[in-house]
Amino acid sequence: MYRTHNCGEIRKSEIGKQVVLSGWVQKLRDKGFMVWVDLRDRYGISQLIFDEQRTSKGLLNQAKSLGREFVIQVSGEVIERVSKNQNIATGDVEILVKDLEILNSSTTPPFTIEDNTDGGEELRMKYRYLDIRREPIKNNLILRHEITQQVRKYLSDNSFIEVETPCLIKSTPEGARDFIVPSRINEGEFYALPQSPQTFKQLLMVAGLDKYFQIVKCFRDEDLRADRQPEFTQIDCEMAFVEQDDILKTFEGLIIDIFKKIKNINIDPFPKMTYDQAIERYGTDKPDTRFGMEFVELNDVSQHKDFNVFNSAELVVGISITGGNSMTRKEIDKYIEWLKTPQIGAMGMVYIRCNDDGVYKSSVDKFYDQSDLKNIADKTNSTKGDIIMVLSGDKDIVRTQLSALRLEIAKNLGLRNSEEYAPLWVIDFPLLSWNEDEKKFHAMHHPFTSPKPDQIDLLKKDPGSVKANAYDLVINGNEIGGGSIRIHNKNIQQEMFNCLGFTKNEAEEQFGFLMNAFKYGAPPHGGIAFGLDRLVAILGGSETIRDFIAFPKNNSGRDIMIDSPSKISKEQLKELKLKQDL
RNA sequence: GGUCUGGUAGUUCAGUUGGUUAGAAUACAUGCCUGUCACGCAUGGGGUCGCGGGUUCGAGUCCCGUCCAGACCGCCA
Repeated sequence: MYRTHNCGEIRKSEIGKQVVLSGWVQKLRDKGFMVWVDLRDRYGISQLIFDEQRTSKGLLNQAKSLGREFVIQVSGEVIERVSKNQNIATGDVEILVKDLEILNSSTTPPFTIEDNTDGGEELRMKYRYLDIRREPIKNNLILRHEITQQVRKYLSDNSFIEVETPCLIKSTPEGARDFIVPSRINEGEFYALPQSPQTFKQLLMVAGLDKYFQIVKCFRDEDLRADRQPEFTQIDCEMAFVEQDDILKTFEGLIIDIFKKIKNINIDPFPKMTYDQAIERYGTDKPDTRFGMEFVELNDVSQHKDFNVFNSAELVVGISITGGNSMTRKEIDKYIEWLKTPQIGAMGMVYIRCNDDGVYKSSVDKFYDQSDLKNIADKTNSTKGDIIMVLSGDKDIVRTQLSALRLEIAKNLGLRNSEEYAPLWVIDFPLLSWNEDEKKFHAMHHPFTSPKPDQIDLLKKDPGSVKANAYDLVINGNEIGGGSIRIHNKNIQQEMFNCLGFTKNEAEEQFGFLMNAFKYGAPPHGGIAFGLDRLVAILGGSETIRDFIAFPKNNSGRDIMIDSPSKISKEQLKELKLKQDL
């Protein structure tokens, strides 16, 4: 028997017992006359003791020969420590070792297996199996497990059933790039890996399964980010005979349940904000509402003077930073410089200080007198000690820039507290967005999203203005989930394909199976999908999903541990009828 | 496709205006240490300064190219 207990469970109650433990050598403290070994397993650390008086010479020397990360098995007696360690759960006791067996030695690991490791990101990824031995990463994976368990329980308790859908499916031109898999049996033809099980879950609704979910891998061949991996996991859900509010209620319940059960945090019902409101108030469709600094449009109080930058701008918009007047000139200049980087692309920034003596001091004093500045301050609800930052320009661009500035300032002021959670629903997304390059509409969500019922007629007259029955769940400025009520009417679906520029034949070829299914009594239905990786990361207090995935890909989509992707042999290529050179 | 930042000991980093033998911490090895737990002390080994080219009497340092990593923009229905 390798063990009678694990390393994390030995307590005072075990004193006097003979135990067998197995694990990894975390640390060796050799005082000469006495050697302590921290033995680690998944559950914790137990201290082993060897000493001159109670341990044989041979065993003491054997203990001294151990190295970091050796796998050992020991048997001995649990004894009370002479000096206790309050910092760990097993700190009152130690194991007086009678017998030690080295199950496997280890070369010195390339980085320290400790909470604050000396290892950099790349090294940790290359030796991910060592990284996972570390407490923080291990706990992240345990957190992920607990969340998926709770998701399954909640949904199952609410009559959802989990159904698996295929991974080898059909490539479609809409949306993200597909990962492509060649078919050997069907020469010259290819499968695609699913970007989401979208059409399958709709077919399951046609099939009458009514409430479906799946915790499922999805694949998108696009560039990566800290919160984007080429393969990622969704909590994919669909319900029949529902309206938007039914879905929001059900899944708001899921998220609240997870916060309660996993983090013991009570979350209030989620506020709802329309897409248009989110853009106007925060300049983004995924606002971080943990803090204020809402946008205030200032055209009417700024466009009556000789300041041409503002006068010629489509939109003049500012944010007021409470207590922000304590910023130094240097700090402000740094923000201006940051705004001018190519990433943000602003031409400049106007600021107005609200001094404690009631005087306003701005970077445009040449054009605006005190009463003009007071008007702006009043409009932004600014008082003594605040600072107002104002950008101007084309409205879409300037909102994006100010949104980035708002987040940057909040980050620097410590307002983006990872222990605080501000979820909200963003609703009434546009159905379509115009792509200027391709001179055609793209589906903002996907082509199966239903227009709001009262706007179906608009689809022919003014497609760009149609609002969709679509919604996103946003938490702390992150898009955690999104979904929609789907089109279940064959004719409306056909109309939608028209708007997207599909010919009847193309629509038939790509999505004929779905259109065909809709002939046979498709129920009204809708659904939502949550990004599990992001959800877990948020609950773990991070916005980087990599540390919540056991074996993630790097910035360039590579797995540097197994070194993939990689070339394949000529034989494989030949068998697949693929040519290597271009 | 693009922008920015970085690449120096096993690891994390410092390295001034281009100038002698490239440093620190940590890890590792050896020894000492009568209760350690970030143990302590002493000694020691450890470097293709990512790679290639250029400028120079002289390059870790400056220039060009390239590779790798990270963050971001485009992209991500």
